Amino acid sequence: MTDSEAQDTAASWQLNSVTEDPSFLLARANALSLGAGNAALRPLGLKVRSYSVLALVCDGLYPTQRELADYLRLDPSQVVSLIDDLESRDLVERRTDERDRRSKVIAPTGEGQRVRAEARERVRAAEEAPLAVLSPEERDTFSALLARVAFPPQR
Amino acid sequence: MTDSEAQDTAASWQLNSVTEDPSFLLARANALSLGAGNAALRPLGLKVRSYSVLALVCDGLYPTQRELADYLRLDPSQVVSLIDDLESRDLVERRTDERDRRSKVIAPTGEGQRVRAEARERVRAAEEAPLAVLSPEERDTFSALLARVAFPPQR
DNA sequence: ACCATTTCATTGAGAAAGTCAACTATACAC
DNA sequence: GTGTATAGTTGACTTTCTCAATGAAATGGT
Repeated sequence: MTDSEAQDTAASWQLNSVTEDPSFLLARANALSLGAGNAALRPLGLKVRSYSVLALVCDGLYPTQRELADYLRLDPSQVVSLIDDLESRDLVERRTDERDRRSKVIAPTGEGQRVRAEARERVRAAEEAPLAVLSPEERDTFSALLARVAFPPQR
Repeated sequence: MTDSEAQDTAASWQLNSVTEDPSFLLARANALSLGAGNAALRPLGLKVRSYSVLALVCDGLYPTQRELADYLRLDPSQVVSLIDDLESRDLVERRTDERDRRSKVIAPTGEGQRVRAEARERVRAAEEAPLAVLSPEERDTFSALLARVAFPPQR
């Protein structure tokens, strides 16, 4: 079977029960987007995960590691690894929070800001592909709805 | 910090650059949906992955492992494990494809169909939660757009 | 009919990611 | 002050991902 035939098979399968399942669609769309994003960031030595951390840190929020873990739904130990990696490359730095000396506030370095700016452009370009199938208006609608699903009002 | 304060922090952060990033939103929405789905399926000894396989197999498509791998974007070796697991529980069975004896067609057992029906209901119920924030019309719109993103026309 | 190439399922190795239980230092409530 | 709770860290362990290699079977060219 050639690649295009495999594609045809997948396409013809769109008439099945799984394809109507939003959670399955979400997983697949995420896989596409994650793949494109990681590929785009590879030259910078980043992945979507580490980029998300870097971007949050560069937003002037000075988050603690705990806040990063909550926001990104990561185990605190994963945040340790991510920050270790970014800090070892001098993209961010840990600063003990003087108001609560248990926690560490993460601050971007100048280099971190620079890398983040480049990463942002690469990610933006990479996102075009998966979302290119939607018109600009559809894309806005989709993003708005998605944001509400991703951040339910409360729970 | 209490849980609700952490929630507040996350909520207040919605004014940052990452939150506008569709790929990040997709990742987060997927994490929510995956968590809910896996929790709902745990009593049946399934996960969202294995359920996706079982559901496809029960759709009367008689897919080969290769087709499952393509469709679910999995490495063929992962499909081996998934089918091993389902087959060991007599939910599906491998049948050598007589038209191409290299490949194996996966067929559901009666028990597989039964478990799948129950799993479908559980997944449906679990999906309500993440999507409950949308009105029925919004939900339809969202699903339709998501389906196009997840299955781009061709590439 | 033969040979080279390709594909499918499988195995196994190694990397990456997720989960969980301790532990230290610090903060907070009483 | 003392007990309890939290932030970060470490380490163990499991799961998942990614890749290379292999045997069996199909395909195409000559």
